[in-house]
Amino acid sequence: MDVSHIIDPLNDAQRQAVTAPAGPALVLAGAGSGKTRVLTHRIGWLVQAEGCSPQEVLAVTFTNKAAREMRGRIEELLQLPTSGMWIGTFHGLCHRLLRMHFEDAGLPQSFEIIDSDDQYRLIRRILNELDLDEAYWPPRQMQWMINQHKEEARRASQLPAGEDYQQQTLYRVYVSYEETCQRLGLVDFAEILLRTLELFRNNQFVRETWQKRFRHVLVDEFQDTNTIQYQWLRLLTADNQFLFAVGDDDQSIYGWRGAKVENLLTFEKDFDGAQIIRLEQNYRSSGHILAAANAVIEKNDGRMGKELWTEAPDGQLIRLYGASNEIDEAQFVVSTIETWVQGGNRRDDVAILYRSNAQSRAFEEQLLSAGMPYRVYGGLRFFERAEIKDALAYMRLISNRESDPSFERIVNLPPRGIGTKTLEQVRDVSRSKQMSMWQSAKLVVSEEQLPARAAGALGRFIELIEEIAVEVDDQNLESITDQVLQMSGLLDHYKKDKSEKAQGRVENLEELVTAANNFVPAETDDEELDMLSLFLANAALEAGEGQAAEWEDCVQLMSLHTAKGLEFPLVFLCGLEEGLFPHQRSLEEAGRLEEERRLCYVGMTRAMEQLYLSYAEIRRLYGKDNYTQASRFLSEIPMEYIEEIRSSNLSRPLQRPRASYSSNADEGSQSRNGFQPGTQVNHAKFGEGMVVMIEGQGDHTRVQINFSEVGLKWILPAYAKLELI
DNA sequence: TGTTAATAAATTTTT
DNA sequence: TTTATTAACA
Repeated sequence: MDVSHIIDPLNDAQRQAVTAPAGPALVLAGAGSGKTRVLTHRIGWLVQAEGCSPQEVLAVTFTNKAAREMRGRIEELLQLPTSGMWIGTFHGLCHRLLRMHFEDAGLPQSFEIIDSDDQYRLIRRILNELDLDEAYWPPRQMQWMINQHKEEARRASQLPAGEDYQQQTLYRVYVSYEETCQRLGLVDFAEILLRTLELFRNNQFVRETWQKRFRHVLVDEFQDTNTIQYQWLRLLTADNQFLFAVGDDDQSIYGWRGAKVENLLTFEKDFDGAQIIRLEQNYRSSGHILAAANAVIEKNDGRMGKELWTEAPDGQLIRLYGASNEIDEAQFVVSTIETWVQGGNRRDDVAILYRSNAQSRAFEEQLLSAGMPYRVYGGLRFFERAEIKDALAYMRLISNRESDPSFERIVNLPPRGIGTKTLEQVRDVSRSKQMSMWQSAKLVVSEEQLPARAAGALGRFIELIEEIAVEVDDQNLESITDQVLQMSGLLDHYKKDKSEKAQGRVENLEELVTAANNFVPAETDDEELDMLSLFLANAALEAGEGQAAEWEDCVQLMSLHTAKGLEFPLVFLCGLEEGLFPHQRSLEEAGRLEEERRLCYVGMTRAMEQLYLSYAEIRRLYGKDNYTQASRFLSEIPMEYIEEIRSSNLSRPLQRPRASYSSNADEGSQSRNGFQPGTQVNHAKFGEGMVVMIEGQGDHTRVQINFSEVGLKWILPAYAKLELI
């Protein structure tokens, strides 16, 4: 077969990767080096040159978007449908396996996927049941720790024997959480993966079946795999080791979520005779931008080593803007975009990137007053919105009466006079009799253990659900959704409310009917399940950016994390200040600074033609003005790539922070007796404050501090004890 | 039981 | 500053 269309468009390194002999291969694909192309062409090569059957290929990604894109591109390349191929996210594929092997995995057939919001609610309920005070045991933290363990494939039973009370309590909560999930047939995101891993570990037949089935396994964004995912991949490929992994250690920015770059670093060791192929030619950014990004990432230790190059011209210099404050910063960015648009360019091609979402506010205000359309990414997605989850809870309860999370969510929504006391009783029965909330509620009503009012309300709720279920039986998904919204009273509930928020909710609910109407189960879905169940499972696994309306030509605002994988001709990387980027909380933990630096690298390499960097000397955060110091990352970019722009509305001359261009700032605070502008200190008499300015050396050092209580003061640290916070 | 005022907390988020 | 959650009230 002629495979020229597969290999001709590739450069040497790409071709080497695509045509690599069967066996373990690791492709280190730098930013903009054609990573997706290599993956899709590799699959094309396997099918059309190596004669693989599409059935034998499994390709796994992290996001639904990436999976969809890969599928589309393969179809385009091969001019063949890809229905036989297993292409999907880790969670999607594992979910499919669990549905097929639910019994072997120890799950009920109707197991339900809960998202992190459901998980949070459940953990709060458990803390409550265990009589643990939420003030001492913050549910968020408990949730985080449980997930942390799960991501390391550690069950509660495998937790290190806890000496201290903290450990023991976490253990109790984790055990109870596991029991509850098992009893209710609930599966959280990490559980989807962990169950599948355990299924493969413990069940030889299942393991071998799938090992034989998938001759070739391909993984995207390999640097983002966590412990479970890696172990599963190793099991899946154990007999032939045909794992084709593509990733970039320099773009590992999800370590805080359990992703292990180590998986990439030890690939060679774990997979015998692994081929390592580097894709270093960048097709995205102009020369100066790439050189600057390279210079920054070079400061990291323990890299696999890779230096991007480009044939593109040097292009423009990177512009650095020192703003007086965040408003000035935003004004500068917006007026620069206005010039860009006046030059006949698209707003779509512009991205404003920042470290934390809160920074978007200042930009939004300026964009709004300039009348420039924009879109902010991040925040709640469609299926994560409260009102949508409410509606889905009704649908879920109708599909499965035993779904406790759904019951809890909507039993009193809209308000129908079922309060905490009533619910407490139902929960008690549920706990003692090991029954679902639904069963318990029925029991409580029939045994007349409640005051008449409450009993009536609860009874009416039970009837309502039954009524909807009867009404909706045999109907299609769209009318089920519609009926649920009407009969539950949810829609009326929000319609009555005239506030702007409620208006939006009504619109979202109406949108849900449309989404139900447009829903088409993937060909890969289980035929056993009815449409409603498929729809509900899909809603949990794909929170849905998908059905978002077409957007007009508008400026894109997003966090650096969100920007990974995207590219824009014009990029603004904003808020380059110590404490913000790198973020304060990442300075406190070892290893996190390097991840911040990778984040910076990711941000810079998003830019194709022009890159603007900016920082503000004063930034208002949480309602307080803070003096800032320019980010150390700025000092890591060689001056030759930078052109500095001075603020026109700066009342005083631009004060460039001292450490800005000295390269010693690596571990931060050793310079001047440990003080730097921005350092938080505690003074015995004046309380807490922030260092604003430092003068002199050694014992003569004077430090100006802005105390939150008494304002600006000069302090001589040699005499007055200052405690660093 | 449902609404309102006080109070604490506040990166990043593919599923 | 904004947001979420809780405690106190009508």
